[in-house]
Amino acid sequence: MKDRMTPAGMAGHTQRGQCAKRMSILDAAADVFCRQGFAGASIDEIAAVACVSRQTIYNHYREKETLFVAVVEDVMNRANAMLFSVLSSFPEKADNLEDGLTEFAVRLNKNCICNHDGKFLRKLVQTEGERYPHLFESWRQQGPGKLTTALSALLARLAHKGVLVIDDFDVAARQFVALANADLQMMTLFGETPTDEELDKAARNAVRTFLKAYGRPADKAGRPPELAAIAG
Amino acid sequence: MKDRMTPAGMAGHTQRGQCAKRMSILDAAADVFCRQGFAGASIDEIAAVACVSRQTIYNHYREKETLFVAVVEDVMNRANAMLFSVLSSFPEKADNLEDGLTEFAVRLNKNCICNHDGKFLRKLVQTEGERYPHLFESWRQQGPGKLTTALSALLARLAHKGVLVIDDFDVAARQFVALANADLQMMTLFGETPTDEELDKAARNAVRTFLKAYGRPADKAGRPPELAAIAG
DNA sequence: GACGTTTTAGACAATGGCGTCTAGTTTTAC
DNA sequence: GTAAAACTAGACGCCATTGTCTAAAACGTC
Repeated sequence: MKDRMTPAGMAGHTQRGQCAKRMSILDAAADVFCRQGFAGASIDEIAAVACVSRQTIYNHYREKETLFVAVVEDVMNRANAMLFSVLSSFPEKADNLEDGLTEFAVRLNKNCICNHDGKFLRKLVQTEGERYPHLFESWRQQGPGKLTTALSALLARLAHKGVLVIDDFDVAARQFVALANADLQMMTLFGETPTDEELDKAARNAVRTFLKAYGRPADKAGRPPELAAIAG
Repeated sequence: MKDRMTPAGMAGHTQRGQCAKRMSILDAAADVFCRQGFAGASIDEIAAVACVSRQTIYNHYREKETLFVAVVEDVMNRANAMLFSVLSSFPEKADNLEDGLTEFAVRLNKNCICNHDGKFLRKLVQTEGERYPHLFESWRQQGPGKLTTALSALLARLAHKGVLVIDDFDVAARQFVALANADLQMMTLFGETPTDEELDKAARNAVRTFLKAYGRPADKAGRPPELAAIAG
């Protein structure tokens, strides 16, 4: 149903257990919980979507709540791995900064924020956040928290190189993310998935504004910031 | 329970009906629907919160769904009136633009986005959006849609005066809103309400960045943009 | 103070979901 | 090939909820 590739599951997270059925259940449950919310989701529907008998679900998860928690943890693990991967692709090179940041923003939106898992988590956090505070506090830390922290550090390095001029790195990081989402927020809220073209346009708008605000201004000779930085 | 002032209700929206009880029911239902979602909310709980018998609810609203729709429409009416009022306070004067925009951003966050009604609507849109597409399409248009359109026009006027330098007004409008929310998004998502101090700081960060990107640059004499604009 | 309307409290049937149980079947492992 | 484990289908009790109904009480108005 989803995009779960190998039956062996991913790296070494939680319990990957008796693969096939278990994964099928997790995916189906994620789907149904996301559409109907915790209260609205019925075990029978999850079983039907997973092509599994109800008893099998209860064999793996003691009760509805156990399943719910497992689903959220599973999706969070995938999302964290993805976020790590995307953060690793942050452009280090100062030359062609605009293109580098734009592609980074595209990847961030496409794989972490507008993608299935990202929408799932945000939706569930908002829906059931009060009921499971600890689960969602950990989401907050590992998701948006980690993103801001990491991005802040990455921006600081660029600022240190002299490519960017930033007074408050945390604020700049949050603003980068906010700008990157500005044009897509509404689509994402409604469950629509942006096309590659829309992703690119949104990222370009965001980075242009971000660099107008934080980019190193052209020096007196009128050289663009990258060259000016290289020239010292 | 909420902040509904006069028993006569607001201006001339929908049916304000047999005031007292009806409003009490609407407020209670909004509260419970927001916390539990449509499926999780029980009529009995709503009745208890409203200090009303269950039958009274059924006297006013044929069934649960009717009540839900009425609640959403009621909140949307309040929110629209508030948005209109906030938009009317957009700073027209070019002098002290930074302060003017900052105060505007504070009002926008405080009264339209981070407030009770704003959070309620965003949450319900995300939770039950698929079930009631028409209701939430109208939210999209009257809420974020109207905000972007109006803000875009207001920014265009400032640009026309030469105070701002903007190529795409719609994009700039969305970015303004996104920046204004950047620091508060996470709190709002979790139901916390920002303090006045936090509101002010967030708005100040947002406007500073917005003006760095779109503000008219100081002229050769080094005069700040406002004076430069006046001096022609 | 009497009448019509509104509200109340609670009983009520019907529905549907959760979680358990059982008996039979399939799959896996050795 | 056989034994153990996992899975299936369906029945079952239990409980919460919806929406209806009724008889009594409160309310407001004339």
